[in-house]
Amino acid sequence: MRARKRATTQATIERAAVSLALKHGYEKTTVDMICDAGMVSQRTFFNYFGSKERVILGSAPPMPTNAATADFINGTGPDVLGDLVETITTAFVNHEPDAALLRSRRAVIRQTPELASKEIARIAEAEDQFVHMVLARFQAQGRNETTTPDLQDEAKIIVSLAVGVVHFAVRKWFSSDLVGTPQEVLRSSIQLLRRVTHFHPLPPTESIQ
Amino acid sequence: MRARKRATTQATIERAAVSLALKHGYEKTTVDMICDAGMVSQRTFFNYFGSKERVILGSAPPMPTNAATADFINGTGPDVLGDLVETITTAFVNHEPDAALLRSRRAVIRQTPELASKEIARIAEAEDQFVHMVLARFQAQGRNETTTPDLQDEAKIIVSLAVGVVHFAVRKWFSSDLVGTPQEVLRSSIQLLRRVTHFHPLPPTESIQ
DNA sequence: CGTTTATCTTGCAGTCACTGCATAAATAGC
DNA sequence: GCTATTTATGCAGTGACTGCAAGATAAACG
Repeated sequence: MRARKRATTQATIERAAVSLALKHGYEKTTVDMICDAGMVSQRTFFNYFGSKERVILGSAPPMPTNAATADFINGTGPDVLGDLVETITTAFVNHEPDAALLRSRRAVIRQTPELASKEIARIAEAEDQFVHMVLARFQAQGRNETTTPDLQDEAKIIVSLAVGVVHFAVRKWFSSDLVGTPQEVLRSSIQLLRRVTHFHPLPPTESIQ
Repeated sequence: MRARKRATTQATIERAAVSLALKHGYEKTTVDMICDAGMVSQRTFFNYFGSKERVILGSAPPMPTNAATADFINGTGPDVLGDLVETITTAFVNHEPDAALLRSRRAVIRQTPELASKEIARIAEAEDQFVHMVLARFQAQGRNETTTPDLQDEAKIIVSLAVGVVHFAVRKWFSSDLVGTPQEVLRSSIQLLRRVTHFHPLPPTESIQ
């Protein structure tokens, strides 16, 4: 019953903050204003969120679920990069249950360069974990560091690339003001990715002229 | 003669700041400490650098020179992504003339996650310009939006990928404490990139089994 | 129900980055 | 040497954020 109260106050503060930032802009919105609207003291605000940024960005870092991680690791397709992008983006998009709130968050973030870069940085923070995922998949496929000496680097670069594509997909989705499902944008992004990287799931004959 | 004085005071402040941050850590280093060591008032410090971050990161954003940009645009090779990575990374690395200072800057940045993400964000800030470069190259090669409707998206995703790889290359170079030349790291990174993306500059016969 | 105990909330004082404004110093041009 | 423009500084203030300690609230237990 205590947890319930915690959840409601948290939601109240978040809504107040996002709404105010949407109205006056992020930088013009002071923490005191948020506290007034959220009916808590400033100290309580910081107990909940720790910073003004986090109340807009959302507190939970967007990590894939355990099930999604396992699916990725056991995937046998040759397109590791595409699969990873899909896994990350799915987690990232499914992370806020309230669609209207999500839309407002995004609007604020898009109008505030500082927040936009922080969000990218947040995805990048999970890079180490993504590298582990890729290495696990390699291992599941029988590849290890004795056969490929720079396997670690290969995993790292795949993650770097994936973060780049996710960045692209998220930007594209939100630049169109959330038109279409995330899955559509994601699929077209991966298609584009394959075209750009000359990736061929099955060796095509027409590549020989 | 005025410009000379400006340059020396700027250099003095920068050295003081980096040295202090290296000794006490970035967060424990206050602006007042830097001002004392740099023999300027706090107000002057902010006139020069505008923020505590920028005195560590270096004030100039790492953009390719005009010549390098032209070289990229007129490049005819099929590997747009590799060429772009090379262009960006070269600009990024050649940007600080003082090698010792650069090394110290990097050490501080590596120890301070906040600075590390800001630096990535700074590269990403130039994304629009990179997109223009890629589009210009496409145009030089006779591709335009009538032949490929989503050419703009293709350019954007190439830039996103390139930023990812640059991120990887920079991290790798500095994680080895600047062992080897940047070019070596860059070349091996691009090689890795090609392997990961299954990119083949010339259609190889062995891709057909 | 009352008491104890853990948790939550708040106020307060203080630190630090950063800004606007006004003034003083330095230098450039004449 | 005098004036105009740039540059340096002081000062007062704002806003984010922290540590601490005391008060309010709810849980747990007898």
